[in-house]
Amino acid sequence: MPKDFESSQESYAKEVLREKGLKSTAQRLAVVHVLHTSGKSLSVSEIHQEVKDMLGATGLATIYRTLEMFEDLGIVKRLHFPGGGYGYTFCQGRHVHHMVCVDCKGVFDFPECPVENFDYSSVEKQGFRVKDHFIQLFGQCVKCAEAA
Amino acid sequence: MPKDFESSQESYAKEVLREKGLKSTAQRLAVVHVLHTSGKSLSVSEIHQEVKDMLGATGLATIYRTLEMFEDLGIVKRLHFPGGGYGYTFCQGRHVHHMVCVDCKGVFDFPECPVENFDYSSVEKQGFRVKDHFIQLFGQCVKCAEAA
DNA sequence: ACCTAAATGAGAATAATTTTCAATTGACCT
DNA sequence: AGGTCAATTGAAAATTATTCTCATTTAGGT
Repeated sequence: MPKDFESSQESYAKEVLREKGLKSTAQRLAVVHVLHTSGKSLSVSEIHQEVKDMLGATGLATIYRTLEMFEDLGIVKRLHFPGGGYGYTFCQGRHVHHMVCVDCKGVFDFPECPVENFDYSSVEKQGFRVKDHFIQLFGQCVKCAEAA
Repeated sequence: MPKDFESSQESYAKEVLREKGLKSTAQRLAVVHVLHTSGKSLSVSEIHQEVKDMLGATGLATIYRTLEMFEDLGIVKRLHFPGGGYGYTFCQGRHVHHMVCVDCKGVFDFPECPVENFDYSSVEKQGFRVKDHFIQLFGQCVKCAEAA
């Protein structure tokens, strides 16, 4: 019988790490766990705190290093908030956009891409070649709307 | 005859400030000037440097305070770059999106809104009420494409 | 079980941002 | 044009965020 149950999100991260010759450390897997179970965007220090709750003493630098690496690998995505400040959310390498509740910072996936079929001719006329895009929707989730 | 010529961007900022009972100081107008003439997104310290070039000694805190205020007033917009880091661009209260050249950080306006007529029903089904959005396109401008 | 490169932790170092407060200045009112 | 006063500024200190260094630990292949 299996010795240990792991989420598909953790397996996914392990696989990506292995492909790149990087190690699946307890700290890295804890970051994945914390992010994918939280349902909301977490700041670096929130992630640090939760990883410490799981593993005990953990260096903050490790959290920074892990998040930067995960962002490059497409495992997590960095979201920015209107007032300034940012947080991370798990995205598992998919091209997803997110709705962020401005009250609770809850993150909701938004898999259809609003600009997928958009006609860029007006900007391409200026010679600009579009290569990527960043989209975030802001609003209020049900819970926060009811609480208000 | 007019003693002093000012851009429509500066008049606009003055007007917004006056409406809110805020003062049009030399520092604030210099920030507007620097941003709207630069054609690209500028970091806080770049803005600080250019304002110092115009006015002489200027506190960095003033630049931070001004940019935060201008962002709230919709006079400027904060753009975020893929690697982390951000910059400001002038937007004169309009709802515009921007294309950012990842090489030179040049900013190009993009007045049509790609999500204007987008069907949010899939996210609204989850109870999420969309109130605002943030869109940025990344790519390469003509100059940088030719230089490459 | 060993080996080795990769990763970590702890703290120092650096960078970014905010706060404090006395001095200055812009806008309004004669 | 000058006076008044709240808003704003500059400078430095304080705080917060991020990166770096390096000795120690650890994952993953043999």
